[in-house]
Amino acid sequence: MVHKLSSGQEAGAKRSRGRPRGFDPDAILERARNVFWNTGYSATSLDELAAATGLNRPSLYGAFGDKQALYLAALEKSRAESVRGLIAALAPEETLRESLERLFAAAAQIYLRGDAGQRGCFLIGTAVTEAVADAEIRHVLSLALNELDTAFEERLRRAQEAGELDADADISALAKVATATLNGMAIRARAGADADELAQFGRGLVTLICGAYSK
Amino acid sequence: MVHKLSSGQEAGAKRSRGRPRGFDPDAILERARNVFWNTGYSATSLDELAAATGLNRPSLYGAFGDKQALYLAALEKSRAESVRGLIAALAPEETLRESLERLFAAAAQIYLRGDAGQRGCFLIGTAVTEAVADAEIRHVLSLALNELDTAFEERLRRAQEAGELDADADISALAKVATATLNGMAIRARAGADADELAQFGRGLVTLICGAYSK
DNA sequence: GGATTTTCATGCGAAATGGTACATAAATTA
DNA sequence: TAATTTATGTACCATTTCGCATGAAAATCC
Repeated sequence: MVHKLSSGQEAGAKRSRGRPRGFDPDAILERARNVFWNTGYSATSLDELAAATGLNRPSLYGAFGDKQALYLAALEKSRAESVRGLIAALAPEETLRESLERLFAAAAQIYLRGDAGQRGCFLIGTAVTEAVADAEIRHVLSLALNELDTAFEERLRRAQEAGELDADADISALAKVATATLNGMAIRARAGADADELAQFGRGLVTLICGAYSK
Repeated sequence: MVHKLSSGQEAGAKRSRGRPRGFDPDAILERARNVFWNTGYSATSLDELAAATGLNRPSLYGAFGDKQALYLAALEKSRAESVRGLIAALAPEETLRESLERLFAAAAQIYLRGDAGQRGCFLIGTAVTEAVADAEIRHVLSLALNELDTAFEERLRRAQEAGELDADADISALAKVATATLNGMAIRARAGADADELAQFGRGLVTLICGAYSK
């Protein structure tokens, strides 16, 4: 049989000794995450994961460990991407209103995607259910929420310093409401809400925040 | 063996023909729901449900149908209770601020309860994950969210008519943000947030809503 | 080229899972 | 009391699930 993918090691790192992997672990993780994203952790079987990734179970075990470890890798990837994405989206120098409008519109688009139906946010859609019984998952989820809060806080503080928000605005509370709005959109996407509803949702919050503390 | 519970039929309804049930279906449903609440639909086995309810599987099947039907019954019960509870909590004649403060404090208390760790809201904690793959669950979830929105809308409209909110306040948007705040609190409860954090969360939103449109 | 090392594929197996058949128990009706 | 009807409990079955053992394949090192 022919070797599918040379890829192997990136430039610089020297090859390991034995037979090289025939796949890119990160690409595999991406496909595995897509399966978890639709049906959650518990309802997803290793057979489904193997079918979707094109790997068989021993290869999955070799690369990631057991099902739990594979899920945690996908979860951690999602956390990192979400936080990084939010920080990036809030970075450009625009008005607060423009920033938030663009951000919520982008989030809505992501939440509405999905091969098996619109599926919201990976963290909210899959980790929340497992969080009660699994301390590791709970920890990653908690970390993610706090990081999102912090990212919003920093942006809001900048807006406050720029005079876009009043000096007495409760930045911490506004940030949490912003995070909750993302969460709410993710939930509603999974509940079947359409693009219009999500867009309206986001615009409503932007108006509330931007209108609240700036007369 | 002795018959555990006479209860049988409520006053008025005449007894059915054969051997009467030895349990109260609604009490059983309550216990089953508690199990689902902790671990979600997929990760909960019929053995666990049987152990927690004290019934064996054939009795569960006889009373509720298969696992899916049992879960749907628990879900529908939660939807009805949540909506009823919200409407009741918003009914008393207080100021809007008082109403919301009391409501969010009560919600936080519920979300922090749980025999196996704080577990948030049943709908958010268990139905959201299943909603992508299961149309019935998705429908109940969607219905619940819309009903919560409507309950908030009605209360906010009353506040508007009473002059507590400006005439140009976007009631529909505010209501969705209020629902999202409940959802956010439920998520954070599952993520391990403590009572203080949830209380702060609720107060922040109250201030935002009540401060936004009334100068 | 041969030894070593790591990956891949087939297939097994123990346990758990959802669901049910069947005999027994307990009530009602005649 | 006898017949009927419904509930209960034991035991079972087919399938799925996770995980791994084992040997073949493909690379590097000497």
